[in-house]
Amino acid sequence: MKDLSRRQRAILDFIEGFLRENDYPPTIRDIQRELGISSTSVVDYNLKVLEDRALIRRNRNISRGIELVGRSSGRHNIVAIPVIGQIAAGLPIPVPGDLEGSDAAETIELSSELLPETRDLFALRVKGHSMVDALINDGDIVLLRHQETCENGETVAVWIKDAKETTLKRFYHEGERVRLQPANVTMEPIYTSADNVEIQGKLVSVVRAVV
Amino acid sequence: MKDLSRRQRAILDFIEGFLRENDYPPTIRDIQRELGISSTSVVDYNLKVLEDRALIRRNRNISRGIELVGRSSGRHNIVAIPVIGQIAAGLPIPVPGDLEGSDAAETIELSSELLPETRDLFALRVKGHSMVDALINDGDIVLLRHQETCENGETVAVWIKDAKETTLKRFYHEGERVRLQPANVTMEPIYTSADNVEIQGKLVSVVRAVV
DNA sequence: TATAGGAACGAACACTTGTTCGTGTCAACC
DNA sequence: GGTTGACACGAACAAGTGTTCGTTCCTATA
Repeated sequence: MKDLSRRQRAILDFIEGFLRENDYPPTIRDIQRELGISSTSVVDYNLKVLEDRALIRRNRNISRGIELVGRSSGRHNIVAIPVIGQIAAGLPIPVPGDLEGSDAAETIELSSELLPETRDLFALRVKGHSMVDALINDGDIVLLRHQETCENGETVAVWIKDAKETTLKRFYHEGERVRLQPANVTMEPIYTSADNVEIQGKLVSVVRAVV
Repeated sequence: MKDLSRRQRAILDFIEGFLRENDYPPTIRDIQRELGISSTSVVDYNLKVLEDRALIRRNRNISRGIELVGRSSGRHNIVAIPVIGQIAAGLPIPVPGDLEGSDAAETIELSSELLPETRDLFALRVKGHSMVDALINDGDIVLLRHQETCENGETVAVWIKDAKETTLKRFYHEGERVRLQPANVTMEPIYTSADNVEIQGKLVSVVRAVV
């Protein structure tokens, strides 16, 4: 493929910069003015070249119809996950449905490739050291997938009704009762009846900022 | 503040969706057509209300001059960090300058709020369990900030020349030699001469997908 | 009942912006 | 020298698009 002329490269750069500044694309005359070109048809000519090279896309018959290819409409594959509270801090977690549209005070955003699943996710800030043997420490953010059942041995956030608190533990069904096993050898497991617990979600990911 | 009318909310939603699809904002007539409004002036009227409420910004006298406030020009505060290799696998890490513009095979993207620092970052995939005591496990991704010196006690990725491998350890200057201290007290530190090591970067964050 | 103001209407108007067309320059090539 | 193709020019045109204005409908309130 032949190289772009200096003018074509300048146009491409300008469009890119303009889009960064303005949230809407430039007009042909914007480009003309910026680059000191004497005619709009020259801009049109060069835009046609750029379009042939598949570097931009043009929507005919509409104003400001220039799009840069590659940066497909802004966000990559970013998922925004609401941080809806702390865990091991005592408050029940609102069910995700409640907060779909809500402007959670805080959200974290990361590539969907890092996640096995992108739906029904929410995040909690970890308080305390009860999961330190599961490589989860105080201050970490855990990402959870909302679900109400789980397999034995999965790490889940559990709402314990009589204690009125949420905690992150490995979960084991043991007949009538359940065992909630901390991932910290210095801590004892919690035994309680199956109907005293409510599974809130399953651990999906951990994010830690090292201070 | 009074609530938005149904129509105003619909307009806002439409603009948002349009922007997601198209990379350029809708015209007044796009909105009119979509919502089945009989006059452009009605749209204008409601856009004025939205502008007063500071929910959108309008650039007068230019086509498609509607901007949504809040989502300042596309990407939020996402930083893209190249994943440039594995750690504890033996290969030296190319200096970040080398790959600024390169299309690294893989990048991870996350909110800058999760990071104390957003410049000079790179990421490595952790191989093996040697850092399990620093709450870092096989398969985790560690985010590092490129730097060639460090304070005593900081966790850094170190290239050990004679062993030809990179490892993640706490770093202590001790006169002529350096001490590389694993996080686990039961593991012995590595002592070596200061000129046998090259600091690659300092640990900034850890991201783990739980399988 | 009378009045005021929010919301909507329809149409005309004027500015913005993409498109087209005839022309000109210049270097490469037969 | 003549031809061709890439690139540029300028001007006029047509379509896209924001703005304005007089009017109507409706509800709340005095």
